Amino acid sequence: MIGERIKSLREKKGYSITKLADLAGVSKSYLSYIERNVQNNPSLQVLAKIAYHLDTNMEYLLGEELAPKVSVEDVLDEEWHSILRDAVDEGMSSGDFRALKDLVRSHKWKDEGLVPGKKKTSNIIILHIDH
Amino acid sequence: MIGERIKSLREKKGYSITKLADLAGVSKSYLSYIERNVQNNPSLQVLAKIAYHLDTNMEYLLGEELAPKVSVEDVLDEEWHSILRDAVDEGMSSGDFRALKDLVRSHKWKDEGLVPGKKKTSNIIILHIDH
DNA sequence: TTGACATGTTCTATATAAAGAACTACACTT
DNA sequence: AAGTGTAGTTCTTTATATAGAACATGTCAA
Repeated sequence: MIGERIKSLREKKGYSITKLADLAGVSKSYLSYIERNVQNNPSLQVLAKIAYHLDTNMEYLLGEELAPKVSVEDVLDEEWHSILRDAVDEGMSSGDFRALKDLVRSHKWKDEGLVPGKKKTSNIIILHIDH
Repeated sequence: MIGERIKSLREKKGYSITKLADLAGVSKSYLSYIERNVQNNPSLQVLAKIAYHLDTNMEYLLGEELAPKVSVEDVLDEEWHSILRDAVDEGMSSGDFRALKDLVRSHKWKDEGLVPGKKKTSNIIILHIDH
């Protein structure tokens, strides 16, 4: 059910109900109701705001209940989303990232056979950056 | 917008507003409002019922407004998304990216005062990468 | 202990989603 | 034309989603 998913993600991020409610701009009482499925018919806008601040999307929150899902978001796991958002916040431009990405590719990152969903730690060693 | 998608699918199926409203169990007045975006914040249950009787799913109806208002897309523009998707396809791990990102930050990227939405090209020069 | 601060809950009030008319306009009949 | 039917819209009301308290409970420091 949707309530459990929200609660689980919220706790995983270390947010209290109050914190998430403030971030998402919904009342904490309502969020409490939703998590316990006391009220299980939120509007799109409410659900979207909650999903955003949990670094996820509505499809995930809805689960299989209502929406068969085949979206690009499925490819980009949640960690990517949150990392990328941080990077943007920190002022990284798309050009910067593209340059780094191309570089990575040129060094045959793919050789290691990364499978979707599998995570690995970095093996980058950068000797110098100048700008 | 969601209204246009519903209307388009409805007409493609040859349904009148009244017909679809009856099938889906919502009032035709409300359906009319939704199609014209007079009211654009329906509940999950209403949207699910409409989607079902249009042989589609909520995802499609939501389209790129998967997260209306404060969506990921507002912060991470389209270019970011496509770049990131490419990177993942190419086998770049989140750990790799995180390392690059931290590096960028340590080099005071932010100093240049990037404002949200503004784009700039890369000024990275990487002398060497080893792995 | 005390009290100040978090946590999540349950009240009650209000805003708004949604229903159920009545209404307009158009197309066919006869 | 006058009637009949069906389309979609705009009224007005009702239901309920959501907000904003007040409330309870726990924790931790002074």
